[in-house]
Amino acid sequence: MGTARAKFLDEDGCRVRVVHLDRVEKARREIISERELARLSLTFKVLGDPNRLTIAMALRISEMCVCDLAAFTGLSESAVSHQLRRLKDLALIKNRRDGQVIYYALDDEHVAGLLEVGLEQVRE
Amino acid sequence: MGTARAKFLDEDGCRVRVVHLDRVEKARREIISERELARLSLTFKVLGDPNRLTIAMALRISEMCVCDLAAFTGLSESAVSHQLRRLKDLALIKNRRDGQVIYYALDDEHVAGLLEVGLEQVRE
DNA sequence: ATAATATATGAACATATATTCATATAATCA
DNA sequence: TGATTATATGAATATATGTTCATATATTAT
Repeated sequence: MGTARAKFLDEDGCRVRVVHLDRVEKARREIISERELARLSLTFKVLGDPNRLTIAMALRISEMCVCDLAAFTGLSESAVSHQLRRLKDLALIKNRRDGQVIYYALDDEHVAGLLEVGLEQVRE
Repeated sequence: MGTARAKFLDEDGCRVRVVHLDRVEKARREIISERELARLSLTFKVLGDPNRLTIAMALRISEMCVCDLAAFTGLSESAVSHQLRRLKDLALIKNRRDGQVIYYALDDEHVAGLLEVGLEQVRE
């Protein structure tokens, strides 16, 4: 039971082969919303670039400005600025201006927590 | 103090402008290893694709085979198989064979935890 | 005002990557 | 054994993406 292939119509009206229709339907009921999934994948994607992750890791240690981060990463200041924007678009970092200098920091403890849990996973 | 721009040589011997040399050097001392950073960014990157994340989220709910995941995601079985390999390369998922069917599941609780913490971040 | 400094941004290019298609492998069934 | 089913994989293509370069904006100093 459950292991025999069945034919059924999926949500787009296409005929699709399935072994475990019960599992697929359970997953359909329990999956997170399309919107949350898009946002979450974007969050992971943004942290998935080595240079952006290096920037995030640096900000975990200390608030920094663009040229600090450029010196730290070895990237150009322009490249850092572009990457900071992507981190900011997803609210992973925040900034404050002090005169000409703009200081960047992790947005909140959730972000630091995500990096921390990621590190645990990588360290096994 | 610390706010005046200074010239200094970075690790590659290039002259780089820096405002907060102290912060850059502190970050250099406290940053995680190159190897861990590479592994972590790869982990985030792999979860950063909407289709792979959908697969991971489905596996959080139930063990599934390739054609189940194809039906669930709307991707071809080939595309799912390619994506499963990427998830497996990073030890985010594991599999077991039962006859012709290969069942995929999240590798361990660390992975589920990472997805959970990511969701919290996205939900604010 | 003018110059200098810090950061941001648009376009372009070079690289990375996800899917498709064809084919290969592996297991079961007749 | 030969046929069928489930999954894997290599090559190719189309798209996405990160950096560079040139330029724009914003703040401070002279």
